[in-house]
Amino acid sequence: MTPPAPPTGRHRPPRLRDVAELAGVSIKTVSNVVNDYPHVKPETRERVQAAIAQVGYRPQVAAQQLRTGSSGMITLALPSLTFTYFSDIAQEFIEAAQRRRLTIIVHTTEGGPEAERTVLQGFERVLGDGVIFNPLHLWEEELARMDHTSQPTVFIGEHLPEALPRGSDYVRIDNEAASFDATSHLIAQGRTRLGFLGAITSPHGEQPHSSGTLRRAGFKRALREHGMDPASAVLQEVRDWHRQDGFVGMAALLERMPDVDGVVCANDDLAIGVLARLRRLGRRVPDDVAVIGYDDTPDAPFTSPSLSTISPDKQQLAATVLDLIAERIAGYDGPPRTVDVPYTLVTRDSTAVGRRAQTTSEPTSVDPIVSDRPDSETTAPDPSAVDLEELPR
Amino acid sequence: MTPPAPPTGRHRPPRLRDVAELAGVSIKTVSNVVNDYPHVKPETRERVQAAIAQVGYRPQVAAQQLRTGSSGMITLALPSLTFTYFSDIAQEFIEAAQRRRLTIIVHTTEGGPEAERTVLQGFERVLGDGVIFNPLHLWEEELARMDHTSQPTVFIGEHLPEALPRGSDYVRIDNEAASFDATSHLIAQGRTRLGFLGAITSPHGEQPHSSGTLRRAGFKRALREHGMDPASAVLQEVRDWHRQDGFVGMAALLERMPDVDGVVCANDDLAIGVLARLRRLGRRVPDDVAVIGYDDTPDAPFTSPSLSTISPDKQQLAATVLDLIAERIAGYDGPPRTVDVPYTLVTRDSTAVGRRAQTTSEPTSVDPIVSDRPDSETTAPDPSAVDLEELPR
DNA sequence: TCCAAGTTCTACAACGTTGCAAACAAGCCT
DNA sequence: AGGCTTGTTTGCAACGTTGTAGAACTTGGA
Repeated sequence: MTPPAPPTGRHRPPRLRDVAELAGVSIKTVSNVVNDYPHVKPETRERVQAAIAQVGYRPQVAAQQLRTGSSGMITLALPSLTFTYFSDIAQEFIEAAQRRRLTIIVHTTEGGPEAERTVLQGFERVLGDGVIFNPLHLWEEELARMDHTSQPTVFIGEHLPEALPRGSDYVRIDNEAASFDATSHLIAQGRTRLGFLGAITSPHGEQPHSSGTLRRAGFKRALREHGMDPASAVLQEVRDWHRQDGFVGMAALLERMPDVDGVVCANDDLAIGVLARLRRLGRRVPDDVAVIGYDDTPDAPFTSPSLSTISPDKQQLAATVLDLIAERIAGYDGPPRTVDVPYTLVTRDSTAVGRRAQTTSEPTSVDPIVSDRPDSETTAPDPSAVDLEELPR
Repeated sequence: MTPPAPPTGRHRPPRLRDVAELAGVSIKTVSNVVNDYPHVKPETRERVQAAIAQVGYRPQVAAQQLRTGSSGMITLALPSLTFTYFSDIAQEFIEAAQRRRLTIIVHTTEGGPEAERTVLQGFERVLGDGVIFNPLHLWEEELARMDHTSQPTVFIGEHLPEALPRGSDYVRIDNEAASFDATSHLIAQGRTRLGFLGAITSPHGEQPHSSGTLRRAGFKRALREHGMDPASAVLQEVRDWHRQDGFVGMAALLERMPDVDGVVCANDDLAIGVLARLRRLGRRVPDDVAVIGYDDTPDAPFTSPSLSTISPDKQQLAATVLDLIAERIAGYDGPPRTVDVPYTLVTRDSTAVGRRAQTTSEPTSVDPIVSDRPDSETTAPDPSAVDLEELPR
């Protein structure tokens, strides 16, 4: 009887058995030491620990997962890390997970709806303990049709159905309210000829884009509630969410509304493209046109001029999501829960009022208007408005 | 005798056994179908496939890994996704891995050397089949001291020792040569008062920063080889690699060399900070000062003016790295290999010559100088210099 | 001295999968 | 018909880990 050949050329990592033999105890005792089981004689524990160190033992997740049913791995499925917003989100999740001794598997769904369906179906293999999923193209009805998820799932993003599938939760930023705030800010600064620039139809063409729709709705509501005619504003649709789309879309918007004096962009990348277009045309920001973005990417303080934007609390988003999914993994099987995380409105130069355009503009400290909720405006420090002479971080 | 309780409240995913019972065959036959073993009667195969679809069977990676010793998971350890360069890299790896049906676990080492040591020691648990590791703070000697890695490893980045640990390979961009090219480009454009801006000492303070040192060396060599005195140039050290550091560092550089007319930045983020500083001071780019970066982040075409930079071929980097690590995982145990991947010099407005400063500048098509190697300058299309009216991607 | 009540340690089985070897079936040749 | 080859299917064992149950040891009180 030949033992099965080792799968690869390199030698296998040490096992509990190797430690046990070296320490002269049973495998289970080593396991007990590794798992901090209390009833181990201090002397034995020490001897085992020495053996562990000597052979360099590390537990094998695969075997633990097989035995216990959980691996400490969670899949994070995002559209693409090439959007600064998502790479920021990913970083927050990875850090938050590391703090909880969890491991994040990053999966991207650039392929569109098909790739997103794969996520929902649990991929082709059973891998981690759960999924954190930010769908972009899946439409409400498709999600609503599912009666349960294939594994513990927390959705992030927007425009999900009222009734989530069993086994899932939902953490979101109130996009409509945030966009309402952004628009109201422009109006408060005296802007009257407003445009909205965003992607409504998904680039994959199947359905309206969730966040885009909500942000546009907030824009329109702000106009209405401030006594302006929503029909007087220009809603400029763009194809996707990248800088290029903002650059191109702004040209189109200007054609329809040459005297626009305020633009609400559906994200910062679009706003950056908008700024580039305005610069090319010699329009001054904020003097001639005010521009506001959404996401507060690391670029925002460094655009020219620095960009006012909506800043979602990504850290709290990550923390909340991990809490929820941890509960699901631990066995909670109650009804879907929906949690809102806060955002703030960060005002920088691109929406300032009564300023001459400067040949230059730069990251500066401003007193940001911060609002957790549409109706509760307060002031708080803006983490991004550091004094740059102070060598931050 | 009670069977061990299921680990969580939710019911377990279907197993081979469930499929086998439904199809009326043995577990092994189902396994054979799943793994495309050829000697299965078409009729049986069909029946089994129907059963698989019916119960929604998906193989459990944990059990496969335990049995076969490999999981198809690879850890990617990067400093932080908040640097655009690294999030781009991560995206490339994730996509390339998905194409090969591999799974990427992203780990970040923001903590500095300590976190990087953890990576080398293989983390606390045996998880995937290998590691792709971009160290930032670990110094040469520490790596040189290791005689073998704890698992198949491919290093990316720079300044690794000549003699890598057994079991590892190394894929790099020739930073010194690239920086030489960037500097030569400025010189060719007629710039004579040059400055270099980069982080040399690691922010964690222990050792010289690898890439920074190499890029500075290329800068100095370019001066020498073009008959300029390296001592006449200003080497401005900055603390870290972020936009802020460029913003602050440029002020310091100007104090030491007020009439600087060309700045080589160690990465694009620094260059963006430099541009912001110059804008603030009313210096025109490129008329008064030319600025060149390194990385070709997605920001580069959208800065003001658009930024010339070194563009590493990230896609090929990812492909090469995955090839190497796949060989290691498959059992290759030969000596460490080092592979260079190409880069190109992308020229945009920030280093143009004989142009009046425009009130605006924007992403434009230029004829890029592209060089794979210092001595082989050729012309090729610049993927980032798309015609933005064409609604790219 | 013996037993009860800890405390510490161990044997066994099972998690889901696949490599191996062998069993079985079918077709073909002598 | 018997044996040989080829094609198809199966049983068994093992990967490394942990929960359960119980064995072995220690302590202390009667």
